[in-house]
Formats: sequence, C-alpha cells, structure tokens
Amino acid sequence: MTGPVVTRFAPSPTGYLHIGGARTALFNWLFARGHAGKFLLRIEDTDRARSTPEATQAILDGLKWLGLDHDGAAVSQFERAPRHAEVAHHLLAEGKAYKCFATQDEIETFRETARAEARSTLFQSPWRDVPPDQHPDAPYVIRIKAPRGGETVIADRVQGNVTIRNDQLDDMVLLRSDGTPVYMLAVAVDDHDMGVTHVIRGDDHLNNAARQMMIYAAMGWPLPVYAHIPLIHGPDGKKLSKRHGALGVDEYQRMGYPAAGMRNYLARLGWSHGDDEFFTDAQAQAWFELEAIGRSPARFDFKKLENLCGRHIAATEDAALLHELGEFLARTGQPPLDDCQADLLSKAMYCLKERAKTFPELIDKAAFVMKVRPLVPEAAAAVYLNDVSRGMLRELTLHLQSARWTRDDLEAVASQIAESHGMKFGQLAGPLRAALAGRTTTPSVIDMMLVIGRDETIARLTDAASEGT
RNA sequence: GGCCCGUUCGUCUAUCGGUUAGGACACCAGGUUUUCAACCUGGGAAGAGGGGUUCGACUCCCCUACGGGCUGCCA
Repeated sequence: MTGPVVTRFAPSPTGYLHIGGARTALFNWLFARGHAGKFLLRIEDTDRARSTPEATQAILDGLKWLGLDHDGAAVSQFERAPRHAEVAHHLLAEGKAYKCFATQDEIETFRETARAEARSTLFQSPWRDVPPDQHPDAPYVIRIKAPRGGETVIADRVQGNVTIRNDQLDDMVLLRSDGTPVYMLAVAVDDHDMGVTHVIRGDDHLNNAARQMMIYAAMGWPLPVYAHIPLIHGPDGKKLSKRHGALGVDEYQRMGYPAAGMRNYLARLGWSHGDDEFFTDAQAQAWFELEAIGRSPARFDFKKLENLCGRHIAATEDAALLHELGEFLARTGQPPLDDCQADLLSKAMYCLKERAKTFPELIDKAAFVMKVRPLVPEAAAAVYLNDVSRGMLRELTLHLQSARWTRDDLEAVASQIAESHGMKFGQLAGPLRAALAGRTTTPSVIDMMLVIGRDETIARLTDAASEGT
C-alpha cells in the first residue's frame, strides 16, 4: 500500500454508540494515528426511517468522550445519494448493470420454489440479458451483473484469504425502484471517493466485502485493504445485547470510567502486543497492527475494565483528573465543584487517585474534603468514639496546636500519644479517622490532616471529642 | 437450507511443529499495613471431541459438535 493511510468509522445513526462500535472506531483511530494517516467519520444515514439526529449526536458525543477525534467533517451518506445513483447509471451505461423489472411477488415466488427444491435461493433475474428495446414501461431496479463463474478472494488482514465462490453472489440491487441507492453501493462508492485505504470493520461485513468488491471491479477501482474484526460478545458468550454489556458508551461515561481506561481496555479486547496490558495511547498507536487482532469474538469483562481504569486514574495528572471529574459530574447531572472544593480536591488528589477505579469511587474517597462541619459520624465510625478515645483526641489536639504540619511530625505526634496510652498508632487511627471523616474507609489519617490543614483538623477533632460529653 | 468465520485457564490473551503451555484480570491462602485501595509471596486453573500428516502437534489437514455471521428494493 502506497500513500497515506486513510481509515474511517461508518456507524448507522439508528441508536446509541454501543461498545462494539466504539471498539471498531478505536481500531480505525489507532491504525490511522499510528501511521500518520487520516481517520474519517461517515454517518450511514440512508435509512431515513430509522436514522435520527439524536442518534447522530450520541455517536458524536461518544467519540468525543472517548477521545477518538476524526479528521474533517463527518460525511452524511444520505447527502451523497446523487453520486451513488450516478455510479449505478454509469455501470448501466457500461453494460455492467441492468434494469430488472421483476416484482417483489415474483422474487418471493422464486425464492419459495428454490427453497422447496433445495436449490440456491439467490434470485436470478430473467432481465439480465433482455435488450433495452424489449423493456416494459414499468418500475425497475438496477442490478449489477455478478460474475457468473470463478471465485472471489477477500485478502483480509485479520481473517486471512477468504474464498467465496461467485455462484454465491447474486445480481444485487444497486438502485431501488425509487432511485435511492442501497447500502452496498453507497459504502463502496463512499469508501472509494473518500480515499479510504483500509476498511476496518466488524466481521458481520466479511461476506459483504465480496459483494462490494464486485462494484470496485466493475468500476475499475483499486481495492482497499480489508480487516474484519470479530464482534464483542456478552459475559455469557452470546451476541451482545442490551441484556449484558451492550450499553451505549455514554453509559460507561455515566458509570464514571475514565476514557483512557476505556481505550486501553477496548484496545486490549481482541488485540494484543505480547504481554503488554497497561499502556498509553502513544504506545497503542505505535504497537497496533491489523495482523495482531484475534480472530475469535471476545467477551466484555467489567472487572478487567475496572482494574485498567484504576491504573489509569492513578497515572493521570491531577489537573487533568480534576477536569475529567468535572465532566463526569456534568454528565451525570451533579452540581459542579465550587472553587473551594476544587482547590481542596486538587490538594487531596495525590492520595485519592491511587485508591479509585472510577470517578464515583474517587468522589466517595474524597468525602472527607467535601463534607462540612459538624460531621455526623456513620454508625460504623461512631463506635470508635468513646470516653477513652475522646480523651486521646483532646490530648492530640493540644499537641497539634504547635506541631509542624509535616508528615513526619504529625506521625511522630500521633504515635507518641498512642504510645503514652500503651497503644499502637493503628489503634488511634480508628478514632482519628472517625473524627476527621466520620467514616471508616478513607485515605491515610496523616494525609487527611495534611490536606485539610491545621485549623480544620483541630476543629473536627474538637467536634468529635466534645460530642456525647 | 446454502455459503463464510471462529473454538488455549472462569475472562482477555501469548505460543506462529519441539515450552514444566507464559502473562494479565478474577479467585483462594499468607505477608506488609492506619481503614480502604495499593503492594509482596504462594496456589488452583486451559489447548471442544475424533481422525489423520509428522520423529514430534495447541500449532498443518479432514470430520463432528458448539458459537457467530451473511444469504433483502435493511444498514
């Protein structure tokens, strides 16, 4: 293949962008970006009854969230209908296509008898070789003249050479009786006109490739490289449906998975680069190759997604994380962070991001900075607060007035007080945690003190120590 | 029905004729520890079944089973 690489993602706007489509887009994006090529977007909206602007927007939003930026404006396939018709008529004029006047009923009858006689049900039009002067004045479709013998070999980068006998190919319709193009024509023409060099798509299109190749051959166009990737299946191994993980990508965004983690997981699902599991976009782009894509369908595994997401959150810069968190809040209809909260959160981020797999988890761990006094301890935390521990907290408060506010000093002060009561630091951490956060699972107590500062720490300890007395 | 594709631990996968079949997630046990997360150590866990080819098959060929796709004037 010479010249720059051009890939495309071509979804139908008939619903949300599901996870399988997202992965197809990702593979196209990775391949294009890794080869300094272009990644185009085409909306296959020729089915006017099922296509909606909302679905188109959902697809655009989903791609944007995932960070799969496309080059140039999205192409509307519907708007290119005149060009598709032009190609059909060109083929007609060249004698490579013909007008077929068979009615739907005739075709149906043909298929029924063919099936009854255990013959091929592929329709064989009686109009293929009828000269134009014998054509009736009736509605017609334009059919391509499929090759009568031989075979078609799809040189697929993922599936290998797939051979299909040409008698499996019928004279498919190019232009409907209302003059609109069918999908197969539209795809071939658009891919050619857009200069697509690599067609990377779901393997549900593998057989279709042979049909589209007929059009390329009839037009004398050079073929693109094909790569048909296996679909994603549900946890039960069945085709993905709404029942399992076939959620729109917006759902994953709402569940709080970071886009980088999604990209990493999706890329790893069905594609591999040795033992590498956790990688950056730059690495994925550099490593990605069509031949390394697996040939069998993969199942979606939330556990592994979470694991990867956790590692990506931990590896993301604080500022970027805060920004993403803001988008997550907006997306889920939650109030945005005020300046004070954002400030505290960015101070706390270092001890938060290593313990969260998702944004909701991150927010949950951040409860200690988001809450305002007086804290109401949860039941599980309240049990740590008794007369003895309150006494220790009061004592600690005294020392904290003058302590240097550093990790080492705070640790020393807390340890010293615990020891003076014949306890270990760990035993003081419980009540301290209850006082500082009002709950039992939090970042390290020392980190919490460092983040909220001396005044707030002392105030919270005083609150807790005075309760119930 | 016809045609096409697929099948390695529970899951994602490595292996491209010779390995004690490796890694990751998950799980179990132990350790570290200030709760959670993380981390460290160890453990169980796989070539769908049957025939070939070969000195030797997860790997190549055939059959079967199972799963998926296409077979439209849907995309």
